[in-house]
Amino acid sequence: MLPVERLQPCWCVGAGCIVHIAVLLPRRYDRDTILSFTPPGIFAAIPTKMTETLSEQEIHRRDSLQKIRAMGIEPFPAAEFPITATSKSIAASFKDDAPQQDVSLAGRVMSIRIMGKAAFAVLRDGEGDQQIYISRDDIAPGEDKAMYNDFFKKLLDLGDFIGVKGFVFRTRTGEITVHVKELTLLAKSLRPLPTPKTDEEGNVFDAFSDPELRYRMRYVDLVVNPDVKETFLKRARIFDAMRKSFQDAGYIEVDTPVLQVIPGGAAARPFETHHNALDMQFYLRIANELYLKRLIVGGFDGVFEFSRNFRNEGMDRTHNPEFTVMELYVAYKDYLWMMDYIEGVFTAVATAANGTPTATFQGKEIHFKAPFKRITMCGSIQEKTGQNVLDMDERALGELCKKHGIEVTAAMGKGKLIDELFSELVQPELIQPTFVMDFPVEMSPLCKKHREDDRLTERFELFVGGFEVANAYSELNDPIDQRERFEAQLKLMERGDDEAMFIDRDFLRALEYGMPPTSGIGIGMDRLVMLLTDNPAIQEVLLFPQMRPEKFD
RNA sequence: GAUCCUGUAGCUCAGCUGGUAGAGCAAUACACUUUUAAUGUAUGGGCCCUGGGUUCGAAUCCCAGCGGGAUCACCA
Repeated sequence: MLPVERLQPCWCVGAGCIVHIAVLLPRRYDRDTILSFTPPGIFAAIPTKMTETLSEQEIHRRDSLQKIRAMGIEPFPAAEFPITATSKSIAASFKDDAPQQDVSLAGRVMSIRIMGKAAFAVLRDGEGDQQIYISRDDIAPGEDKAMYNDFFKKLLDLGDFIGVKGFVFRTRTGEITVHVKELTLLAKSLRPLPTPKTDEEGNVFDAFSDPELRYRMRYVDLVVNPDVKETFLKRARIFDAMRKSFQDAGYIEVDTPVLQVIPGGAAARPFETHHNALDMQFYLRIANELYLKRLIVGGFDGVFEFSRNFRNEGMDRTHNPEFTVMELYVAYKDYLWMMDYIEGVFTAVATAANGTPTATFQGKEIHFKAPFKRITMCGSIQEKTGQNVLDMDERALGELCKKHGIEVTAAMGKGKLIDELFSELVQPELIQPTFVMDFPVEMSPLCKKHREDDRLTERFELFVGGFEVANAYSELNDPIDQRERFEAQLKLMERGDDEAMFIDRDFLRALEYGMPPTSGIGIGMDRLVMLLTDNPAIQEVLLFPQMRPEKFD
């Protein structure tokens, strides 16, 4: 940036609007030169007054852009660039004793090392990096050496997209390299990329590491940090593997409403929105459970949905306002069947992500190989406290909580108190995949009562790495029982629990038509991706995590 | 919502008890036809987050605000 005294206002008329551009000008550029860098069409799309300050490097790149045009080279050509090879395919197919292999590939220039009349550069394509070798007399074969001396050496910048044609060889230092015979500019980059470097020992220098900048400008993060790209490739593989498991089992993928009149299926605070034509309030879904069960009523035997859910709650490294849960419902099954089934799915998904069912998370090895350990909720608390919480009343439970340093409020019912004990005493130790079974009835209003003890429900949660990854039920299909459970939730709401569930009358009506016994499960996909990619923050596994709006003033 | 930490060049960071800015990489110029954190020489680049205060003097100390990070609470 340049000192304020050199700030010069310029006016530029775009299509139907006037735009004020304040450009920081170094002395060697006059006003007309600056305007020549910035085609009016760019600003025509911007309806309001804006102020733009350009750094020295950005001004230089705009200058280079003009010079490239002056040479008769189009910096943003329209034509397809035919590609016959990628960084990956070249590495896989190169043989030292084979004849020269002609290739055509394209990518972004990540580094350039010029040594007089020859140069090396690194091209980054969708699959990785490829070193290329450029010699003056190859790309500028005649008398006119401008293509090398001016275009390549001076006007090409790090970050530009180019396409090259040439042949593959191995350099003296042993690196497989493309000897370039023809070089085409495919797109100019007007901003300098961060330039992290890695030495021989793998130490990274000048890493682009500020989380705020990385999340806000994920496009830059993905370009310069290959690990980040790998995380999202794994995320895609995880989703693909899970979807394939369900498809192979014959289950049907469905879409259900995001805009709901009654936000049901979970205990959470919803986002509110407004429908203008109907002039009424809608909520963004907090879960899709009640809709998928309606589909089981309707005769599907197995349905699933990767559901983007929205919850108007805190944001931190394990919570984003929108997140993805996969929910699966299968008719004629129970939660015991679901445990057997889903642990196999987890093994397959973990293997698809990492090539092995063992993942490393924050220094701990986690084994996703089925079968997983199974414990009961009350049994695990009894192991820690010596007390059977099931036989205790609310008052005694409150005392037990206080004894273990848990704050107790009037809004907490029996189920909540037991949940607090579990979260505090047992959950942190559940590193290896563990099914926790048989939750108290008070905390599971959509779940069938246990076949042997009606104080419990047929519910399990899967814990991995110390946090909950999945939650499953033998689904409650008795409409009378369901109505009573909803009414109990209403009482909790009156006590001040602002996350208690609303009564969904249409859902009750659906159950009254009859729902077969069904087992359902919800899997927190973002958390699963965190575990399988060794990322401790949800922001690292969401391409565009929610952030406060950026100020461009 | 509470507490602590933090904001300096395109990137990563120094900058001491106050004396108006430094390094490496990136950029610019020159040299160099198999380098790889290429190398050598030279050069340019800073509203030190914003606003107020203390002071002869503030990147530095104080207050407020705005970003950001971590921990906690709620939650998945």
